[in-house]
Amino acid sequence: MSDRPILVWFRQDLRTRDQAALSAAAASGQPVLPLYVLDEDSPAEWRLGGAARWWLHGSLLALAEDLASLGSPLLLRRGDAADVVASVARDAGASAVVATRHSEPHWCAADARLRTMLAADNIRFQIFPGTTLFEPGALRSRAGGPLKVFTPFWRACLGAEPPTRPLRAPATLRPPPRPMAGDSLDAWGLLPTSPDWAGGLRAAWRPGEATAQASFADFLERRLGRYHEDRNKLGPAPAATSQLSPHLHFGELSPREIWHTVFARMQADPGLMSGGESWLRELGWREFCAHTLAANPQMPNEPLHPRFAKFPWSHDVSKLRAWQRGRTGYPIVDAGMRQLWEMGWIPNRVRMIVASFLIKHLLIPWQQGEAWFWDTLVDADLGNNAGGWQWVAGCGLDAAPYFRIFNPVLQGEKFDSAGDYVRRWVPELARLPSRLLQRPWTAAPLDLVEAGVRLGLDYPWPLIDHGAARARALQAFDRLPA
DNA sequence: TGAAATGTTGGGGCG
DNA sequence: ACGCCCCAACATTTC
Repeated sequence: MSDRPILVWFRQDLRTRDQAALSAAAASGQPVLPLYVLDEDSPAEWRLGGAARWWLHGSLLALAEDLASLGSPLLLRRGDAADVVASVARDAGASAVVATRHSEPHWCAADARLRTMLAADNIRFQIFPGTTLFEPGALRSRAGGPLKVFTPFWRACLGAEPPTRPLRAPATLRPPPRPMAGDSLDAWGLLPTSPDWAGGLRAAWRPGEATAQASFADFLERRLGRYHEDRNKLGPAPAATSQLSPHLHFGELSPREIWHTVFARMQADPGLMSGGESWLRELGWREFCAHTLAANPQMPNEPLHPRFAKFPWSHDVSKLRAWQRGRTGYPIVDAGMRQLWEMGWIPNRVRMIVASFLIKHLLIPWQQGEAWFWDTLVDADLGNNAGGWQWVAGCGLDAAPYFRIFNPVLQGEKFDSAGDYVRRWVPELARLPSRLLQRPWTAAPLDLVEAGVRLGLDYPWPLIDHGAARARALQAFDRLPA
């Protein structure tokens, strides 16, 4: 048995359960050197957003604690990821580097470079699956290409050889013989200061694998059975959704564990079938986005359908700002944008509504909304974010037809009929009766006085008239070349 | 995982 | 009793 350590390179797989790379290192009997590298340069365009940095701090703190209690402390370094991993492996005298596969373009590039560097030093480099259910590229159409429509894609997932069963966390880790000097997490400055805008995040979330497990168990116990009926209900927290997306993004929770646990539950309790299938479908969208990104590295920046490249977008900074700040005058849109700012997360239904408003009502490029989400979402994920925005814009895979324009009033009345969601996030409208809550500009003067609302002062007039915006968007999209 | 416009049908009021 | 109109409810099509 060798005393040379095995370096476990952590990225967006910040967990100890079903962590195949970590388990393989532990099973080797060799010392285990866990490493996380903060790389703020090599994904030049999509470096970590603000809310994701906040989450990462907490997640690393939790992981470091878990690894230390298993026996091997987490080493923190910053710099170009491939360079740092190679040099730490060399300095530690590692015999191998192991990691989980990440198929975002910048990680693929880093892996390729690292492989070359390690080969030069005779250090083995092994990649394990674990961030997706299936390896990108494994599911193919009859013609042999990637599946471009969600439903056939998901059918292929359900019909494929199931993902491997989840692994238990290693019982112990053998520490490396000599400790290495690393950075302190606090010195990375991942938490916002001056101003500290993270109060809402702290109130809403607790990053880390232990919380991910607890939230997952709680969701299975209390919500899964009703998920199908509840999934479009907007309410003030706790929402009808699982809210596991940030845990999944940072790999605190394994999609394979979710898959097997949910199927086992459904088998044991047929009452969970419809909720379970409906919820797993959402995991399917995550999978679809990841596979699509792997096949289309330009997806975060360019429309998948090239005919959208010449779309006559509007570049109205003041309207973009009104959208970002939740001052559009459409209560459901503003509620969503304010919740996003406050807690770094909004339900998927609301993501579609606010995205549709930015793209179709304001004709602002979807990439600008994508960038805002990237900076404000704690679950900001390259594939999901780009996939979602392209889907709404109509330029992505399995995309919404361009003429599908959400009416923010109807969406509000349909999914927030009691008005709890709007009242929670747009408190200046809280005293309006429900029949007026989603359309305050139609209220009679007396209604407004009674509710204490002065339009234009306490709450804005609509940024744009829905009917006119709809007509303008239809015309603009209709003029696109076929 | 739309919305709005347009078409169809059938019940009921009413001359 | 009958035809006519209105319109709500539902279905279809169009954007």
